[in-house]
Amino acid sequence: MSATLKDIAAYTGLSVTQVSRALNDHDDVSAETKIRAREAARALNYRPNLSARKLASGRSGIVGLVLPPQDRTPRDSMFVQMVRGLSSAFSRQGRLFVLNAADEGEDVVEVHRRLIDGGSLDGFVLIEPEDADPRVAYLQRRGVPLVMHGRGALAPNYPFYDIDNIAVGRELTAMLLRAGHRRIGFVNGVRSMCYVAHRRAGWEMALRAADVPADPMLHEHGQMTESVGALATLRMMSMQSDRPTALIAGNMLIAKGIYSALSMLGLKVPGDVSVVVHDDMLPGEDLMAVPPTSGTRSALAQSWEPLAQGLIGAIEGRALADLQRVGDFEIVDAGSIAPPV
Amino acid sequence: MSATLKDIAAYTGLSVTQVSRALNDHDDVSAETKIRAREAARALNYRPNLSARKLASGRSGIVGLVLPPQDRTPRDSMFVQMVRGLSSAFSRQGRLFVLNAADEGEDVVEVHRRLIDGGSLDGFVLIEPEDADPRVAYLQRRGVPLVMHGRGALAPNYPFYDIDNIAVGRELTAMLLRAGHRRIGFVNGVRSMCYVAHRRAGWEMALRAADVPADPMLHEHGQMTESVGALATLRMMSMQSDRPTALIAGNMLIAKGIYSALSMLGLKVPGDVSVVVHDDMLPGEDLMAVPPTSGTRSALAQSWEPLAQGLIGAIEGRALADLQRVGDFEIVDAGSIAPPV
DNA sequence: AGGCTTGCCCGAAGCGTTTCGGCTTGGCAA
DNA sequence: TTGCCAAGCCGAAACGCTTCGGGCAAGCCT
Repeated sequence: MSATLKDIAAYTGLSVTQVSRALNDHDDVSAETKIRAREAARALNYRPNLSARKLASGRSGIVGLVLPPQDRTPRDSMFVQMVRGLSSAFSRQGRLFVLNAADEGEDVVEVHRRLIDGGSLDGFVLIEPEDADPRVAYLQRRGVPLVMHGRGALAPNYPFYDIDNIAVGRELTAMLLRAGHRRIGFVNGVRSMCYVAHRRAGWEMALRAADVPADPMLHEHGQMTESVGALATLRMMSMQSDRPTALIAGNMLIAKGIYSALSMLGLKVPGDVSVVVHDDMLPGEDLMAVPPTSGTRSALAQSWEPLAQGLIGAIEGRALADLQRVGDFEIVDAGSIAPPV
Repeated sequence: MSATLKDIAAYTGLSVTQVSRALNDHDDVSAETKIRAREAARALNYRPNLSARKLASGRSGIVGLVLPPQDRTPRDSMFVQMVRGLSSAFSRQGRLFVLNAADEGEDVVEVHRRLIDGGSLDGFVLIEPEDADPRVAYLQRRGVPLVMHGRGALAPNYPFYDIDNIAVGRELTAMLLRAGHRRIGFVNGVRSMCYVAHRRAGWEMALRAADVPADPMLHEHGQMTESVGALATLRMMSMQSDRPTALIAGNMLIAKGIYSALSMLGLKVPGDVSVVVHDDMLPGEDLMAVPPTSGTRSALAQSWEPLAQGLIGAIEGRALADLQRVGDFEIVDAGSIAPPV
């Protein structure tokens, strides 16, 4: 068994109270005492007992994530990244990361309720924001801290970490407009996702700014898979005279589909068609046989740390403004853009 | 906040002690009292406070899994299945499932230590058994319950859930022997995995029983990926006169590689080469374009429940013999076997 | 009748931590 | 000298639960 506060108190001659305060860096403890307590803690290999702490303070140091039921395999790899990233970010902060998969047909809010009532979770990481998210409503009502990966509205009233997806859409489109393209197709994600809508809005904004009409036929919603990318490409390229001269891919899988459809049609990139992509830089995708492609890039892997920080901040009661962070993305030129033919 | 034992005691007129015993189904509580307590618990929406329970009893109801660092993407999908399966199996038993990813370069045993010292975990699910597993040694030394997915030896001294991989190897080989094959190639997994060794042993046993020499050139170790399957097939089929007339695939991905290599070589299944496979039936693989293939099959998805049961049994102190379970596999004939040419 | 068992029940202690309120001490101003 | 303040410390209660040891009654045996 590992040492307790009592052991340290005995060892240092201090009281349990003072040791607790010393180790938690309270301010009515002398500097010398703090050092003494910390050294004793290390010497005796002390680890705070999370359960006891929770019981006394109402905080357990445990945070959770509820996996939505039944997800599609193309995203499995992303989930593993996420779970790894979050779990190690939280463990660096001395917190436990609990994962709970909602069963098929089980209400997600219900799962949160169960976990809260169990009385051991300090807060939640939410993923896949919805418009008026019932999970957010529930957690806020119960006063349970949360942080969202992404956001369900431009300026929501909860902590989140996201990138500026409107800017992403605008930039991807602008890159092509600058090369002279006017018919710009966009193979986007599923419509209900907020970031998808934002990127679409960005596409429309950029087009409008260039006085180009945003043709709905040049926009496609669907799962972000290779086959959706390929099918959308085939559809758009089969349009007669007004077929696109450039394509935007929502992510690398879509890009892959676009490339294979184009090669099937005998069209060259960027000779016949220009292509840009937003790259989440998921590991594993780099081995995918996709030619270097210009566009925006923002490593999903870099979002777990700020996400964890955000939740911890929320638990510690920091102000909302500090907890809403928008990450950066890069713009890369990899030679997949040429002027339209 | 949710109700406490005290609330229920007040509500029913019983003592806190008796309510606790009633809800935990102890045996010196009258049937009527148990019912009364349970009804009150439901009426007041009582959820036991895990931290308090842990503090008092030493059990928290939280179990953990440490994800080995840096895993390869082909297995991501399996991990997601596993995490989902375990988490929902445990939550059905009223337990929390904690996931902790070991950081790159971090010692796995160290991670377990940290979690135990934190004082909140009741036990661990271990995956990827090694020969003399340091995790097992450590946990056993500290008296922390564990259950292994698979096993590191034929008859280890710890709880596990596994299938009989020797029998799998033997059966796959025997199916081909019965059809008259003598040159039987085996594209297996990575050498260090115990189940891989077991299947290889099964292959050798079946061959020996049929008086066929086990040619090491007909056995290949490697990651269970499509490309390894394809490359191994190309190597084996390039052997001169003594090239294999039948191939065993360690899993579906390998099988896929085998099929694509064979089709590249212009060889038909089962006309030119017979193929069998052990199918873990991972969801997602079913959409993989692999022709129906005979062999053994055992759904990995069915192992999470017994695994969870095993750990819970271990925590509750049941006898080792009860906790070592070997699951079944099926034998399927899908017409991918023909007599050798 | 006395003593035993059996079935049910309860009080109180204790798990390791935080926190509230109060205590001591030394220094300094009045 | 007295009084006051800040700095540093501590005892004790509390968090919600389990469990140990014991108590009380009813029924049985000798």
